[in-house]
Amino acid sequence: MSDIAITTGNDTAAAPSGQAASDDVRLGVLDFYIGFHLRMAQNASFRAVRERSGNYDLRPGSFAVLSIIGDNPGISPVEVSRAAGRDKSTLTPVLHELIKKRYLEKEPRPGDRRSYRLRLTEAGRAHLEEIAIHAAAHERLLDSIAGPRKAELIALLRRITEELS
Amino acid sequence: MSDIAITTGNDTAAAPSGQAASDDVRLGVLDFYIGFHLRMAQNASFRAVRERSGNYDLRPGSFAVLSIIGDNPGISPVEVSRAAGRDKSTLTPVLHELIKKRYLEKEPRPGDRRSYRLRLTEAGRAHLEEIAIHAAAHERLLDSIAGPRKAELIALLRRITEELS
DNA sequence: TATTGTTATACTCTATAACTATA
DNA sequence: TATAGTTATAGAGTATAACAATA
Repeated sequence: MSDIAITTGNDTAAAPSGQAASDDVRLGVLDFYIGFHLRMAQNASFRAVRERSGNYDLRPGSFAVLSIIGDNPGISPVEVSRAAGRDKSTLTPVLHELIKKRYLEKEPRPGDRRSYRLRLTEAGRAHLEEIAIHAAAHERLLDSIAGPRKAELIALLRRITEELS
Repeated sequence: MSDIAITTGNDTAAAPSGQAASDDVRLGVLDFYIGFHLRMAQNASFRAVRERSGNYDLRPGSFAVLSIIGDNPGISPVEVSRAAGRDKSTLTPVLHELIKKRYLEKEPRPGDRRSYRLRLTEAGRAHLEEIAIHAAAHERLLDSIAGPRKAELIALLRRITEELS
């Protein structure tokens, strides 16, 4: 079952999922690929978040950053980048923007002058609570789709993240 | 279980998954978010594919495009875009590059002069078979991570894609 | 009027490499 | 030497809007 025959013709592949993506297009081997469906689901989720929050300031990236900092006061930029699974260089502009907006403040880190400690400001906490409402609404939608299998889905996604890192 | 309390402080959230992302960083509510883990897993998978195929010409996007066209000879660009879950405008450069490389050929579509029919060339089929080997290797890795729950994982991801479209 | 494919433009997310200042 | 943060640069992926040709 995990060893999939690679066929590139259209005469052998079956389309097991009915209307998977379009009307009568055969997805062939892609329909058995976790990687493909992972990308499709993530794209759909991303689009849904953007549509929901066109006006609000909810982007998946900065929501995660604010949330992580809110849960870990005094955390350093590298630690945030590791928790969010991104390179540290990608965090610099995000943090600077959030600091400029007065959502974050930096404090010196005692004992290491290369680094600094991050903390939400009052405005940052209020902002996070506001965008968290929209994030939670999106999440409830995902919850209703996953139903009782949510825990299992998360466990599987977490394993993928861990094993591929 | 699906109704998650939104906390932005660090004194209430628990970290149920041990070393989820980094050493002792609390992920807080994010750790219960399907959307967050979806993004993390997709990023990790994307990275793994790129590392595996640094030399080969395997990109998730064009692999899916070639694969879909291989399974649906004569398909139109819009149909490909719908099957791949992308806007039609994003397909134009991909198709043109694949045509330029002689992996694809276009034929006139009888009865509709706005559109055309896409088909793999012999070289395109050979190329697809080659990159499919690497895609399949990556997929086997994902298979081994999902284990017996692969079918369920794919079903859940497919539902997310469908419901959010 | 609606659809197909194209073009122009732009944004997000991400990465690598090189740099500085510290450790 | 190694690490933290920054900067510069780049690339992949995606989207919207407007357009010409055709339906």
